[in-house]
Amino acid sequence: MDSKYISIYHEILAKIEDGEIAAGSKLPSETEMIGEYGASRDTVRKALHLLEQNGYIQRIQGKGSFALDINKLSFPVSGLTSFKELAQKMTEKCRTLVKELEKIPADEFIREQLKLPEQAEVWKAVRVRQIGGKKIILDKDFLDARYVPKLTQAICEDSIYEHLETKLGLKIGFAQKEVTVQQATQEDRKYLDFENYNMIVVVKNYTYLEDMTLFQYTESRHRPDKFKFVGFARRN
Amino acid sequence: MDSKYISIYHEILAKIEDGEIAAGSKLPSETEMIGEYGASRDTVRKALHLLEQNGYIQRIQGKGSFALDINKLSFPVSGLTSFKELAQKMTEKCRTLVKELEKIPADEFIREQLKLPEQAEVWKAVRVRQIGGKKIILDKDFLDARYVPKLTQAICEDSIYEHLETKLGLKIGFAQKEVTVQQATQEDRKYLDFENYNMIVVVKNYTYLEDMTLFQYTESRHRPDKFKFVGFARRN
DNA sequence: GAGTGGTCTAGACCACGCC
DNA sequence: GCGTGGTCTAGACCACTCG
Repeated sequence: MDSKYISIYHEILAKIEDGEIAAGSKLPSETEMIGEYGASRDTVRKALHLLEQNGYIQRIQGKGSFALDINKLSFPVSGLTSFKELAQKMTEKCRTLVKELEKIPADEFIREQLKLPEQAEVWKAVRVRQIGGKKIILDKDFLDARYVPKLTQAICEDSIYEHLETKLGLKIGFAQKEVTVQQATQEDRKYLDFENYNMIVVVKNYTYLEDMTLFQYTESRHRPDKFKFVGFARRN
Repeated sequence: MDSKYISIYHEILAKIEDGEIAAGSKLPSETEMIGEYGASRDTVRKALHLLEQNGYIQRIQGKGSFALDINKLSFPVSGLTSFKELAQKMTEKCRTLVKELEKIPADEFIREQLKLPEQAEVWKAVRVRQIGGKKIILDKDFLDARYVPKLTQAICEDSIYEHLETKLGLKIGFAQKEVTVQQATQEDRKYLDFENYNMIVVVKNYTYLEDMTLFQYTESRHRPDKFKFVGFARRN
């Protein structure tokens, strides 16, 4: 039940991804699309604007809209994508190993991250992501138990996000992320195939609901040689 | 000579940054803003939509628009900001040291990065960014000489971007970025205050003009302990 | 039911690129 | 001059929240 401009967005995006509209080639003009999709100019423009924001097309006044080279995917810190959604696009085999899963009283560090009062409870999940047979990423999740009353091993092996959105009906709004490089800990070495590296890439993630409630803190710890972030940016 | 909705965007943004609209508090409704700014609803909505995209406000259907906590700045890989613009917002003292500056024939690596033909020429600039007295970042810039005929030491010490935009009238459209962690090289150790780290954070940047011409490749090499990237992401 | 944001439409005029 | 995208307007209806 997408809105009209979202449908048009997906239709055009599919044509770009399938190569029906080649990279660098010109898209139909707005006037043509009005007829093609039976929509008003504003509706067509909303779809095109979305494509531009997401780095799929470039619009040039007086000339037209042109398809850009699609970003070959990597780890998109820029977006808000779950590991499961990512894994589905990857060719290599991925597995998720649940190492810890329990509901615990939030310690001081977690209370600070999630801005929780004393005696608040959180679900803690520690998971190892295995890619191509190697244990590469250590995910530590902390979820406010007021919003997520129950987690199971099966949910953690599949996708926490999917469970939150489809089963619990939570609406995820946005996330703040922070990437740093730190000294690896004993825990990193214990859970990951770490080889001889002494540093680790830490992606901290604060997830908010649509109503601006902070409900999840995640630390995603990546082996440095396997970390790669690809982004797209527009001027101003 | 900004458009109306950009002006409204800046006006509201200023109120949020000044704290006139506190984090978490409600903004005036669209209907009120129509009167306040003397604009149509659509124009007001364009401004609000921009604020939402950039992580300054959250809009909730049926309730209103609310100011978010402003991201304390760090190194924004997500945006397209020059070091000079960044430095102006920082409290610590910054300096730029130009180590190399010359027009050279592009070698194979650079030709591949910038998709240049043989015998093409590029301007190469190697700069060290000093923050709080320490040499932290090594910037290696390569610019297509067809678009940038002349670079001087003074320009490199100030801001290459500013020169391109104001003096040469080049219109920067977008950039593709890639962040990885690699083994540090001899060059890194030579130019930076590297202490005992053996890895370095590499931010590769491909800058395109508005007409989709790729004209600049930059490698920004950061000491791992000083690297920090902060991002904002919306679901879908 | 009143107030809010979300979608869609139709029409006008402007700025830019190109021949 | 024509076709393109960029801005602005006015009005309609829908979906959601809250009292």
